[in-house]
Amino acid sequence: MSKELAKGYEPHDVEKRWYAQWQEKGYFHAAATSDKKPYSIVIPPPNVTGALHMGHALNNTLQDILCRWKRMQGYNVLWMPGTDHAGIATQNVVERQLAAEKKDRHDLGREAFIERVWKWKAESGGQIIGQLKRLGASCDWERERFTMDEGLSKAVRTVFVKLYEDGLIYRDNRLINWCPRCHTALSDIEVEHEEKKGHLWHIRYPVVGEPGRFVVVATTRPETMLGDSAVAVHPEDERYQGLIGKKVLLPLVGREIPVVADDYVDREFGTGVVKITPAHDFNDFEVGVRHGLDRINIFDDSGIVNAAGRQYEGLDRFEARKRIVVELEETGLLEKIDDHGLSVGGCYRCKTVVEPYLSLQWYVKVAPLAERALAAVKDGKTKIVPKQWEANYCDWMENIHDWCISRQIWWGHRIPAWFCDHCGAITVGMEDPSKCCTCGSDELRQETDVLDTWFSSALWPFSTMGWPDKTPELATFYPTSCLVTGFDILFFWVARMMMMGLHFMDEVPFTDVYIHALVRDAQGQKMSKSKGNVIDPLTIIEQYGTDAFRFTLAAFAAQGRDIKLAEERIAGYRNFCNKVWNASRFTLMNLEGFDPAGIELTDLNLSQADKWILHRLNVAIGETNQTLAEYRFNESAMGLYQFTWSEFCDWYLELSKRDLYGSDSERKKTAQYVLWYTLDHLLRLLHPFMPFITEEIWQALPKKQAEGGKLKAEGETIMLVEYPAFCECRAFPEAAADMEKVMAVISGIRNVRGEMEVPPSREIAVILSSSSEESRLLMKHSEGAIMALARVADLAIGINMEKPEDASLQVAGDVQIFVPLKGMVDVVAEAERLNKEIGKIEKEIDMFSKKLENPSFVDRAPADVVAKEREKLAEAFAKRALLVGSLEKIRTL
RNA sequence: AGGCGCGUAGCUCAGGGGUAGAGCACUAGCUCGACACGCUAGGGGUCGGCGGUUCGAAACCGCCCGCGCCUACCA
Repeated sequence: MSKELAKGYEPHDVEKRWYAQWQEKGYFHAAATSDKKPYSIVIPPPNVTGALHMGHALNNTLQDILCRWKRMQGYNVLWMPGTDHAGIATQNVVERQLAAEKKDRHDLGREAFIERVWKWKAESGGQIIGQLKRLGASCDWERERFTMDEGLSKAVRTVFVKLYEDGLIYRDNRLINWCPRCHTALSDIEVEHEEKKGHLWHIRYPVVGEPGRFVVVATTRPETMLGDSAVAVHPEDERYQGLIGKKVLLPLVGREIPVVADDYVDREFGTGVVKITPAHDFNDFEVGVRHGLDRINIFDDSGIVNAAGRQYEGLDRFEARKRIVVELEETGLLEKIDDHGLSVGGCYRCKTVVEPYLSLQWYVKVAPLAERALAAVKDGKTKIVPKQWEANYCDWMENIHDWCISRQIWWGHRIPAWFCDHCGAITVGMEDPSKCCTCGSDELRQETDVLDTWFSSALWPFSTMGWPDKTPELATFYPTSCLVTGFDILFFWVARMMMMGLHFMDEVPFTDVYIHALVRDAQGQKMSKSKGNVIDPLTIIEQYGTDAFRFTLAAFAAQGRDIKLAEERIAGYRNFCNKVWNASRFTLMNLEGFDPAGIELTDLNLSQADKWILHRLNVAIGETNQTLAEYRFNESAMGLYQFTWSEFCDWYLELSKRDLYGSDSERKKTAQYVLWYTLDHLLRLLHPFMPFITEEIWQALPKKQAEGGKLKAEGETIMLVEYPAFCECRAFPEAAADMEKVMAVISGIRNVRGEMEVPPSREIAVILSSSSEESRLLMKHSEGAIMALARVADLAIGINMEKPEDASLQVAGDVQIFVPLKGMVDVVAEAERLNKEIGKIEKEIDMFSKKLENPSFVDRAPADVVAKEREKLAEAFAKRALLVGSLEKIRTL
């Protein structure tokens, strides 16, 4: 019936075998309609270019824990998987390939290039999907989606058209963040700011018509002076009153520009005079609007100075800076250079310094969308866990800017807008138009820009389920139950999904959002390839096994705290897997000929140890469910770890051995049942965390035959058996408390053994002297267990017994433990041991008495607390008296 | 500049008003019919600092120091 397990757990073969089987049998597949309650999660779609990193591993482990847990609880679980087309990132990959062939995308042309990207995707894209499978992810792979597939593209187009028709999409010519390497606009949040050391150059601008007079401006970007169209001072700045309205001569360029007054200028900063470059600085742009200044664009789309930069044309931004500084110095117009720290924005894809750049882009007017998205969180329709992120979310929603959605790349959803060459009107529609909607001309050109990748991901919770069609999946699974993600994409993704979900589905996309930590390196830095501080999850999986890795991540996933991953911890949980394995091996070895069929817990005459482990199991079950429901994964993991190792293995397995090896067949059968029952439940509890090892063991375990009518699959895999729930039928609080008293006595004897250095092989005699009949009976009842676990050959139990002179003393509750060490008692060692114990107990006495001597404590603390402290103090006094008495006797020996 | 978070054992981290916890590392002893990836016992912490609230603070509040992150802006 049961088979024997190998001596140690070998993960690799087990993982491969079970994953294939799970998938083949369709256990991951969600029914579009079902009588079961629905539970759904959409995966944060990894980039199609991506490789599994620690962040993915954590993110998907947590999702898988939730999905497996809910599935076992009987929910119809949909974990929707897929990948993101990752516009810029993917285009970069293919462009790099082309570069190696000494070509660029323009050599191929748009169509051929896109074809090439699809080819790349087919051949080497989506590798991360296979890696997620190695992690054990129980996604519904039959439903895997891609943001560029046909259905999702239709959803994108529908959304764009509707937003356009609703007046929520518009074009405007203003400054945007431009990446001169990717050649595209970026939204505000796609720019990563970094503090850098820079300089503040002070430059003299001669005042026109007043030879020898200068104003000094301070700038961090001297090259932008090529595009200056004014200098500004504060309107109330007395130093410069006479200058307002005059002109200064732009050095090197020789253009005359006005001095304007604007209260944007900070009088305290620098010289109080600012150069204004409306085409290359966000603040200057605003000043320019107020004063009707020219916007002089001095760079091309690669950040190279254009014809407007005259003699500097053709120079790169940074090259131009150097030249200009040198030439200013040579002409004596550079007054001084100060060190100055500033934050520099970089492209989040390629880290190139972004350039504020004047261009015509498409925007989403987000204010009306944000309003609902904000209210949904404030009203609790969507709950963000941990709560502290709600403030972050709300803050961002309240200060939201319009979203620049156009990107000047080729890989992505091309904006479905057509310009009429005849009348200039824009035609937007679900079908590609053949003529202009305004003048009917057929001279149409489609917009070449594509949409921001996040535009399509914003639709993910409903586009993956078939929207805009009305599908059974949407009816069953939208809104989704939970979104699990890192805070780094709270704004990029979560906020946008909220806005789109509410606008198009009229319901929030998810009821819970669980925000987990970022996995960082030892310095608390984000792991990144460029920093070279990456630990590869697949290497870890190879080395320690998937289950150990997953358990580690769960154990580390404390709320609101970043994870600094330490490899020793993974080794620790690898050992834990092995422990589970060996406990199971032991169990199976002792279930020879055992059949749980027909046996119920209630029919059995349970021992104290049986009741204790069932009680503790019940507590573990309750806590696991509770902590999972609150997304306290680390507490679930730690609780199960403690139960498994410190209770089931350390105590129950040892206690059960007497029954298993003894001659009482009823006792043996009961122990076998409880052992089987506890392990079976433990494996179920652990399965969401450690899917592979639990399945492997569970398969080897005997099963109760399914009663007629039950689904066959329920007996086929641990994945589909019921997740344990707290049950009064397993609650034995009194028996458990008794057992713990016995355990304290066993620990007391072991303490003497350990401290007196009595080798485990040496059998000893022990006398237990109780102070009450009740505890004497308890000890008597448990003498077998005490003898076995403390390795006692000869055990005497009585009330208020005399301590033999040459015996060591230990105290456990109201039981005195005498360990006669005939002839070999080392007086010095025993005295030392007793002194140590007395020291410990005196610390306690000290603490308790101080408390109780404090009248305000006695008066003001709750009565039960005071009573409890009194009891503890009395107990400690008693214990000390015994120890001191023993010490005195020893000294007289 | 504002916001958030974090300073707990040698290391990596939990915990969170009523005697300080785990893993690893450390010490001593162990082939006890699952496991040396193990067993038993043990050592190790004025919980970053200073004030406050409280009968009681590692926990709550304020300030300070150190570290990290986010947002904004800084010519």
